[in-house]
Amino acid sequence: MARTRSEDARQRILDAALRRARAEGYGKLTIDAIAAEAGVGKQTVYRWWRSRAEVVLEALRENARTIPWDEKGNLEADLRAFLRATFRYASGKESTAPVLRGLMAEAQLDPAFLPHFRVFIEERRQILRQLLLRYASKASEVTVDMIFGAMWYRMLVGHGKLDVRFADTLALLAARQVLCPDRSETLCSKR
Amino acid sequence: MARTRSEDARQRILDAALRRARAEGYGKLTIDAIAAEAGVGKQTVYRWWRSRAEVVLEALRENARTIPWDEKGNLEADLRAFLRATFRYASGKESTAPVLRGLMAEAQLDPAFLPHFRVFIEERRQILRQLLLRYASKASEVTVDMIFGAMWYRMLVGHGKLDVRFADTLALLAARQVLCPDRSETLCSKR
Amino acid sequence: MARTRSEDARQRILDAALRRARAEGYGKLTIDAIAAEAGVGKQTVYRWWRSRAEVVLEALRENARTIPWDEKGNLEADLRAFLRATFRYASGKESTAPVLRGLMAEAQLDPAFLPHFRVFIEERRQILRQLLLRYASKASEVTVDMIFGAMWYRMLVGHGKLDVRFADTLALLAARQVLCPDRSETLCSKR
Amino acid sequence: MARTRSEDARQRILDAALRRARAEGYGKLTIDAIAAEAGVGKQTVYRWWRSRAEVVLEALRENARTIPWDEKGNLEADLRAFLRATFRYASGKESTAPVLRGLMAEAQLDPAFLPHFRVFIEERRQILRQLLLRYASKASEVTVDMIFGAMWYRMLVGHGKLDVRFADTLALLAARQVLCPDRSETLCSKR
DNA sequence: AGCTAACCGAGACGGTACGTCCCGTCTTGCA
DNA sequence: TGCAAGACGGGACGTACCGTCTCGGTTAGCT
Repeated sequence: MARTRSEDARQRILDAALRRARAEGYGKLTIDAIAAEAGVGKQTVYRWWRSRAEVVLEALRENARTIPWDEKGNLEADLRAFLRATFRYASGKESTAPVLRGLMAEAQLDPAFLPHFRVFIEERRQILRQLLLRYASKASEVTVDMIFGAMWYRMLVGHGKLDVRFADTLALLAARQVLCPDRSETLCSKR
Repeated sequence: MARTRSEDARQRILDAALRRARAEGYGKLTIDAIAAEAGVGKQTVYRWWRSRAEVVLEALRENARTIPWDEKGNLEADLRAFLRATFRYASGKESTAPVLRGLMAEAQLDPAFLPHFRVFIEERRQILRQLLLRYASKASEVTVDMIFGAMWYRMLVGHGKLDVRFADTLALLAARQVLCPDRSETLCSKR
Repeated sequence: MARTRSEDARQRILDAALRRARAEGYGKLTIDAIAAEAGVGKQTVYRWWRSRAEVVLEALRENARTIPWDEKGNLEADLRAFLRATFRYASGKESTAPVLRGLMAEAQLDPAFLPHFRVFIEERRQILRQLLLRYASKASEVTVDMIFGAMWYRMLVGHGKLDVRFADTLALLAARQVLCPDRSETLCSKR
Repeated sequence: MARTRSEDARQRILDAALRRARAEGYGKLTIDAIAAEAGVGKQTVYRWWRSRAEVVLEALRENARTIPWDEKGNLEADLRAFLRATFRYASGKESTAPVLRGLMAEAQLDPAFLPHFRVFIEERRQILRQLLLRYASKASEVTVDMIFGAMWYRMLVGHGKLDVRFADTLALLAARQVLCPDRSETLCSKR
């Protein structure tokens, strides 16, 4: 019965949010600035999103092209391709990594945002989980944690780059972990 | 010639900061509140620290008892002990995890804080690195990333607990990864 | 062309406006609230009136029963009756005074409303003017100003009540002023 | 012990408030604009005043030069002089009248402001009351209401000017009313 | 033993962003 | 096809904290 939501305003808000988050850093992003840049009243932002984090998350989702990678026929190669593509997406010239870091930060500071962020994270986990399942009878959640954990850890702490070398090493170690005979470690003694 | 720094004020500030960070969440922590709770002027906080994050980091360092763990004689067991102890520290009744999450968040939003936090992180990495070096001729940085990465990832996203089961699985997989013969994965074909 | 509903909506709007103005005070009255309470779209309010003030003014006019008073045969008595009736209207249980105060306020803040309000005021002046003309060859506009001025002044500032005593004193003084020989004051010397 | 209130900021706020109230009309005055023009944070305004009305009232008090008038030796002449001076103050080139009208309006819309405004009004009443007491054994509060009431009524409704003619007529009628023998009106019959 | 400079608690300051309220206009879909 | 419903762009509100500054009072440690 009432006027319907303006898809135009929605797009302008999402665009403005992502543009400014990339330009000035997520930390400097403000709702005021998003609304101003989108040419929108602040209320129109608050009507549909609860916080800058939710706006940016939705913008990112909208924006995120599915990352494609070639299937190579063995676990390590596939992982390598997947991680290379993923890292390229994060570190590319559109620099998504800083935005992701901002969202992860917000998820820590704003309890209301964490569940939304968790859903986003789970979507990515699912992709990796299915990749692993092609080669292992059952994928360990912990393996997923280790792969994505390593990626996020580097991205957040910044002690190492998300480059091809890291992708390849990660792929190698993860594959070795998955495919290794279960008790091989018992053969090893302390040096 | 001049009056010297008040050690008493310093302690009260650190205590107040950690107490309130634990009580109300790091996100709700403000310098005003720290100063008020410590019975201290705001200037006294700003005279010695640059931000709430630095106060809390120092408080955490002061507070952190070194985590001891028994040495078991093989990599997996040692890792298991180390991780169990670490998780117990984070998730224990003093709930340090939320504070750590807050600091990680701040490191993303405040570029000036990131280097300080990175030092803190590096200290922990060094401990784990040396543990690994007891069993492997050279420890892969990526293995460290995967272990701590998995831990932080779970802590930050909250999709799984930092419990004994997780510690044990992580230890198992990490050990397997380290000790597995290098090319074992080539034996595996796609399912 | 379905104007059938219009008159109904008009009445509901006027009723809602006056009801809420009396209930919560004119200052808290909003167009949104009027429309909601009337079960009407905001546009329907704006179609017929320019502001909340015009709605309330019209509601008041609609509502205002002509104040009757007995004619007594001399100026003071007539004034007394007129003022008693007027004050009773303003201060009565329906408490019109607060609404009148609100309209006077709006007339100060909204230049577009002032002319409308002035017409309303002039209507009341005309009644008093004609009362005076029954006893004086020509009624002084200033006398009207003094009588209604005193009333409004008390109503607005609230330093005294609009009670019977005030009505009577006002009637006495006004009558004295009107009927007094013109130069009587020259006989008086400073005390 | 703490930093003391800045007299400089206080003056800048009062000046800015009065300047803008006069320039753009009291109705268009905003706290934001006052703070901006004064070069002050909004909080500094709110720390010392509750609303724009209180700021403007204080500014007016600070600014109001005592209105002097010559004493003439009889009531009518004195009143004439007093009212002429008062009207000149209100209607003069600094146009205080619009500001006074704004304050009167605010007193109607903001219950918290009314008491403050009443004090201001009472101060003016006291001056007039004492003028009357020079010529009458006891000054009627109602006479004061009628004189100031007439002035405010004209100022607010704007149906007539606050000019010399009005001042003189008001003085004449008020004097007549005060000095007239009490029962003179009984001599008059209805026309 | 007294000076004096730096520190102390307190909190006012100029400022930014918040999230809310309401304005007056515009748009939709139902009756 | 007129109207209720309510989304829209906009502007001001009053609040919360930021990081800096000023205040009077308190100590140390050098003369």
